[in-house]
Amino acid sequence: MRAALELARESGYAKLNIEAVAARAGVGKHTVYRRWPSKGLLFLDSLLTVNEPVLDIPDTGDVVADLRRQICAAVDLLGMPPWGPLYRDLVGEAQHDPAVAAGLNERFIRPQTEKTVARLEVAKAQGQLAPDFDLGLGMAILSGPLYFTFLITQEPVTHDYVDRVLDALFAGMRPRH
Amino acid sequence: MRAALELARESGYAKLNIEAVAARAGVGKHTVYRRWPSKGLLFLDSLLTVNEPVLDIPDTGDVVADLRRQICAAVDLLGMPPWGPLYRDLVGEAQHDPAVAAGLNERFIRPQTEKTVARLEVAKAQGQLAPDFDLGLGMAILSGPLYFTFLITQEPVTHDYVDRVLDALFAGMRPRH
DNA sequence: GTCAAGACGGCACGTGCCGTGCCGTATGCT
DNA sequence: AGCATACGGCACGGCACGTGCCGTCTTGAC
Repeated sequence: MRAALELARESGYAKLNIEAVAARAGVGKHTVYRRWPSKGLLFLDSLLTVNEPVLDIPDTGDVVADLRRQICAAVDLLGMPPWGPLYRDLVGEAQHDPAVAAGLNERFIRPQTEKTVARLEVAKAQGQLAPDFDLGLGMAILSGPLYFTFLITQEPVTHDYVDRVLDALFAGMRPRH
Repeated sequence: MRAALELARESGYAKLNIEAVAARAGVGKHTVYRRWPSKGLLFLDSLLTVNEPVLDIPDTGDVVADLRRQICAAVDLLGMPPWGPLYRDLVGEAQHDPAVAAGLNERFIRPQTEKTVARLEVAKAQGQLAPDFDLGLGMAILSGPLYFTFLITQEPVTHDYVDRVLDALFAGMRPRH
């Protein structure tokens, strides 16, 4: 996994190949194939293992501030080369390898979703959220715009941008009475 | 482009290769390479050309209903095999080919964004949106959650889901007064 | 009407990486 | 001590890449 990450950082995920990984690791190709069925899953494993300390959401009593903290931390990680492009490549791989998509969901998205929902649950209990707000959608609504910017328009995501997204979401879009 | 789409629909984008496209089109490989520098851009061109009638947003006076109409139309297209997986592959390709990312933005995302912003502009002028709502974020906030579901969690996107997203966004998340 | 320039289809080549098979060695378990 | 297993190293066939070359056909200028 270390060899895979090194090579990916040096020449990008596109140039990454198992032959080189095996060579760099001083290992036969068989040994790699014995553990990972594909380049995609090896890369997924490498990337998630190294950043395993999943970003937790603090609880200071203010949902928006807490979400902001967590999101900014994630954004900072992705903005710090070479992690941004590598995560983009990972998501890209997930688009044509169902196994990578499944792994990404189970090992990264789902835990993150559960933490987000849990934090929103507390907020709702404290009256900081509309009582009928659909928590299951929370993750998609909060993360979606940022993933969109990161993956689709591929503009840089700044803290200011995070603020504006959170503002727009929490202020609502309808005119206030 | 027709040959490329046929082959992609038959065996998926992953198996698509320029050699086969040239053969299917009854054409030399040079002729393909002369027009498209890469498989990704050929695919982008093929996919967008065939669906060029970009989905317009109607204006019945009710923003939410109009957005719902347009989004559901897009969702229906993506839910209709084989377009969903093909668009996923296209976005995937954009993650490691900057040229594809740029083309996707210029030819698909930007026009769509402009239409969305224009429609929101009207809505704001009619008082259906908060006067300080950040229209530039509109596209990301409206599309983001759906792209997230489509690309990341890869769950099916139903009309009901679209409704719930729009509800959550327009109802706001804060408790109402 | 002629002719040069360019685009074309067809074919072959060298290259890179795939995934797998085989061999001889080393390690670890009983 | 003996055996099974994992290993590193190597070689292979296969595929698609991108690029030459060749002979033909179309096109446009004069």
